[in-house]
Amino acid sequence: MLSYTTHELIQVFPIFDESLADFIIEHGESKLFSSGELMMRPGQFFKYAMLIVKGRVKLYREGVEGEEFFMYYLENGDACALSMLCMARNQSSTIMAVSLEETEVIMIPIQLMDSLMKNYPTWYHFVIETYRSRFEELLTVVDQIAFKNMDERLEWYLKRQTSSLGNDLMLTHQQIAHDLNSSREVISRLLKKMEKNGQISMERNTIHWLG
Amino acid sequence: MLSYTTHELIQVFPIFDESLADFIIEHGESKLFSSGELMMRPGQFFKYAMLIVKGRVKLYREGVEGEEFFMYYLENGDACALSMLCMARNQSSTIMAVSLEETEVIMIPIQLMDSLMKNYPTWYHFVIETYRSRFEELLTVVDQIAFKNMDERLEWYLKRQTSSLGNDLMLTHQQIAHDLNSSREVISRLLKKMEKNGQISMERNTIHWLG
DNA sequence: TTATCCATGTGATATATGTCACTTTTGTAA
DNA sequence: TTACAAAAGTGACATATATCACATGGATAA
Repeated sequence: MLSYTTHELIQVFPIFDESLADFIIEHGESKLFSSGELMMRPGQFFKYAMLIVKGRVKLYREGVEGEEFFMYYLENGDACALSMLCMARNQSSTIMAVSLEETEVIMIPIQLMDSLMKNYPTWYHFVIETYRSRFEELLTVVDQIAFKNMDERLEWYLKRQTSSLGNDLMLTHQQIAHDLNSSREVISRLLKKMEKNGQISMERNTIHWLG
Repeated sequence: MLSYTTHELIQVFPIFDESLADFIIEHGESKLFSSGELMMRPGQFFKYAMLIVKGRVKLYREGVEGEEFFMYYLENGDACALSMLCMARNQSSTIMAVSLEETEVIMIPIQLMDSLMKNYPTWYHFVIETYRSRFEELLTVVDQIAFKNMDERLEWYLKRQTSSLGNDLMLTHQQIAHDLNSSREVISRLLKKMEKNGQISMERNTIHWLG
């Protein structure tokens, strides 16, 4: 039993109708993750579908030797497609999710999915839309690494960050290098070029996007 | 109205129950694609979910400058996740699907999806499994291009091909280079190395995998 | 057989990116 | 203030891959 009102829930998830919102309020569980907490770990088995009510979650892929690769953020109104797909078990590398802020999550037990799907058409539309948007996002990620050089990828990366975090990005070059699976020196040099071109300005720990 | 029997359909799609198979036989449409035909093109809007009954379809991503990048094959018993997600619209680059053999497809009008989803639980399970497997496949593709060098990617590529096409691969070095968005010379050199290592043997137009 | 086409082989070189070693700058804590 | 740690700058070099130019070799058609 959640402490949201029907109306509050619908504001965050506009696609829900009232009966669905009520069902989720009655059967969902609430969980709070503090900033920096590991929300999904390698080899985890999902018992819940997770909906983000508030906050921000970073999803990234980890390589066998500990390399990182940023995939996308989840924000309020999003659901974790992976949790809904019940992706189980450990593979050679695996998805990690970390909260970047204090993050409020609704957890829906996986055994309720059948009944939700059957009885609430708006739930089904929500699920489809979740998959669709993540799949599309993953395709654009593939495009970038398959077809683009590091300078273009960096530019695209910064744009994505600004659309989610605003124009003043509190990021070190090292962090960016991790997210792109590159090295700090390379990123520093490319950023310097972008600064010369007037696309960004830089301070310690911060990059200002001059869109 | 399709010409399959309930039993035939269930053999190809074992997850279906009888009532679902009957529904699909009654409302589905059949289509035959000849080898090499373009099945999905840039900017296409889907009016049907597509199920592969027989044959083989190659899905690949196309870059803005005509680069190609192989993603995965669909075979009998598979469904096209993209068609089910009703992915619409043209973006900067887009998914292409080409039949590699004569391919038999069942097309289910998109407006039936709601009712299928509501009334046939095994359809819902089928859809989820389709998304899950394609999502997972796409993640392994991301891993490869994000973390691996060309020699490892080539090896992985050949293994995937053999698991789908058998140990004798009718491929030119040029085709492989396209699929990996690399160049023929690079692929030739790496293949030569693999031949020296005893992993493969080569003939004109053919590579034998010595697993 | 000869001519031609395509697949493949190969060396030289270009380029992007990664790596190493070191310096400089900046913010913060003692 | 000084001292220190983290962030950022920089040049030299290493490596993977791309590109170019051309050679070879096998299949096919005339």
